[in-house]
Amino acid sequence: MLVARSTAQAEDAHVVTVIDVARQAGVSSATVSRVLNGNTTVTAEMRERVTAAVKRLDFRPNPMAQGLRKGQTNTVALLVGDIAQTHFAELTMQLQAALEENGIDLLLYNLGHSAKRLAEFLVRCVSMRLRGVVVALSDNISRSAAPLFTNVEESGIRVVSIGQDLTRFGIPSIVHDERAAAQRSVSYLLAKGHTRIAYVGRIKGSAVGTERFRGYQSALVHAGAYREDLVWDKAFRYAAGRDAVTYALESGAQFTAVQAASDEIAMGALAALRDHGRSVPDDVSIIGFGDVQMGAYLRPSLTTLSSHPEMAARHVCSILTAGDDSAGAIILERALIKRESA
Amino acid sequence: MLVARSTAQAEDAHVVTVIDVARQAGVSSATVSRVLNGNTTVTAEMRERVTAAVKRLDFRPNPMAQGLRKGQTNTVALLVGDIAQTHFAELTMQLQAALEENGIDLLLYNLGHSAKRLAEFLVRCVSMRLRGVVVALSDNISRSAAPLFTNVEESGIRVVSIGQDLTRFGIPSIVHDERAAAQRSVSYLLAKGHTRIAYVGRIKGSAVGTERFRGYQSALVHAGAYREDLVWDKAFRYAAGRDAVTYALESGAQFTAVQAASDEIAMGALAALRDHGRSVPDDVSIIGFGDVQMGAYLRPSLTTLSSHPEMAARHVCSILTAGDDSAGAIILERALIKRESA
DNA sequence: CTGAAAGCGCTTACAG
DNA sequence: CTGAAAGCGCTTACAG
Repeated sequence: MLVARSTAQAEDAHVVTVIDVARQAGVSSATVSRVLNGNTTVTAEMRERVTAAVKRLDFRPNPMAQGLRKGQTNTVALLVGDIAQTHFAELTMQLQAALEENGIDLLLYNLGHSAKRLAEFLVRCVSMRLRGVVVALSDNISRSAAPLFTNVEESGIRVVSIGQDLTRFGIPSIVHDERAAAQRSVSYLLAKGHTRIAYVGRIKGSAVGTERFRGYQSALVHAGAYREDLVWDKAFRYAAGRDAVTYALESGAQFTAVQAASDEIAMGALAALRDHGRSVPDDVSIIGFGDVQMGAYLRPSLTTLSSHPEMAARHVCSILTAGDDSAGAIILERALIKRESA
Repeated sequence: MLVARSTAQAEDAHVVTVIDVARQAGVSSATVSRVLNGNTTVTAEMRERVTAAVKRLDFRPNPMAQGLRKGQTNTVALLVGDIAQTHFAELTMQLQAALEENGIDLLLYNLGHSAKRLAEFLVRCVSMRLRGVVVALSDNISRSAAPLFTNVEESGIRVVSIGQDLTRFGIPSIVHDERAAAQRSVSYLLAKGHTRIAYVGRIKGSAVGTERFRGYQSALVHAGAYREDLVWDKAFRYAAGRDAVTYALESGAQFTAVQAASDEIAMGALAALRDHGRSVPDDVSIIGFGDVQMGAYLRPSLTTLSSHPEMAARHVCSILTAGDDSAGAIILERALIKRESA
């Protein structure tokens, strides 16, 4: 029994091009291109013939050829601080989904908080003819990056920031109101009678973190309860919370509440408190930042400030796709999510 | 006072091409291309002149033009199950880093466990002329995807799987030995005297999860302690652990240990146990899977099975870059990391 | 060893 | 409204 092997595409993997489609439809490749690009100046009949041929041949235009000719790709680069951190991962997920809905591909660059890599990418990306670059960085960005951003934008690549306000560079930014959020949670703590409220996880190099800290600080200064010695700078992520609180506890610091700069830091702080026999929230109340999923499953569950990555991603996406080129800031509010820890 | 505005590139943003470099160096564009591509048949002098011109003009080749001409880009697509899950995020981070070292860009597609989207991408990607696609999926992959994979590979795109064994599709795979890992941890529990060991978070649609479950199962069957009623299928991520354990507890199930299908599930289980006044590990021992950072900061800290994303990423990267086209499996072992929870 | 020319697969002025 | 031709920016046979 003989069975025909399906060699057709296997043999040569002949890729079908506009030329093939044109031949099949009996038109020129220009016409094919026109219907592909939704150009209106095409007869209904031509359109139909082309559409049919495209379908029959299962034609898919080569994005590189398109990009080269049009001078622009359909891909956006995401520069992210640290994708291993949950909130960045969630943001990445949402952005990818939103872009995909618009037929845009996502190139991912995990910058790992390196200013050098940011600079390098900024010069490199112009030759890539990207559709846009979205910057999701919490780190301070030096004024010296300004010409790099300008250069990118002048090359026709749209830049959008998410998470950090970069409007001073002329970059439209979608941000949370970190300061108001921190004030909100500190006020809550104050209202509950706390007067010794520590801040754990201030990171000098973090622009976003600094905003949060300022909100904390101003709320406490306003209440006459700000104390420099209750502000702890330490390391990174979970370990930051654990180490700072451990150190504070062991050096006899007095405090009844802690505002953490992130949920991860809060989790680390919780562990340290627990390790030292302090009960949360009975001995110490604790509030996180960002409402990462995990917080709801901690015990005690974590009071925190909400986050809106999906909404942020939608905004980014519409700025990228719309002709809108205002360089303003869109500000999202963080709500206080009350759970057991405070 | 007049200040010259730096209009030079602002005006036209004239992009420099090989032609410009060739002119500057006094050679042909072919020669420029040759030195750029490390072609050896070039005089030292030519090479120097070109290099100098490249430097002076700060020339960067247009990747689209290169890709179009060479018939291959320098980018790899990562198809990931759910980047919001920490272990996928860590894997993504490691892979991006490893690829970047090799000058390869990473396109990210978060599949969200959709077989349909996998299929769609697999047909779409051949026109993209990718350098490769890496599949990081825990979901079962239907046999019907075989021709799609074949088609991709025949188009010259290299496919590599990470996390799931896809060698049956002829795809080289870097995997952890899930079965042995689960056996290892169950044996540990058995050795400690547990006889009623539950499994929480079996997900029927997960190929990787099934491997883990089988390891658990065979270890228990071997010990004569396997009980169908102690295997709980439920939902997803944290909630899976919490809901399954809550249900078990409330329906009076008897067990003294639980093996979770992931650290997240373990965390959810921990919360449920806590909510029901059970102490871990005194009343119930619990072991996670994957050693996500968070586990070390839980209280009690989480006993779990290790994971090796960096190593896996390196392997993927070398398969992608090397000419090596064996389609075998590379197997990584998971070690039992003993912490407080078991 | 080097250059002139062709061509990757599209799209877009330019004619008609 | 449609087609022939040029060209996006590279690389690679092909001559010499």
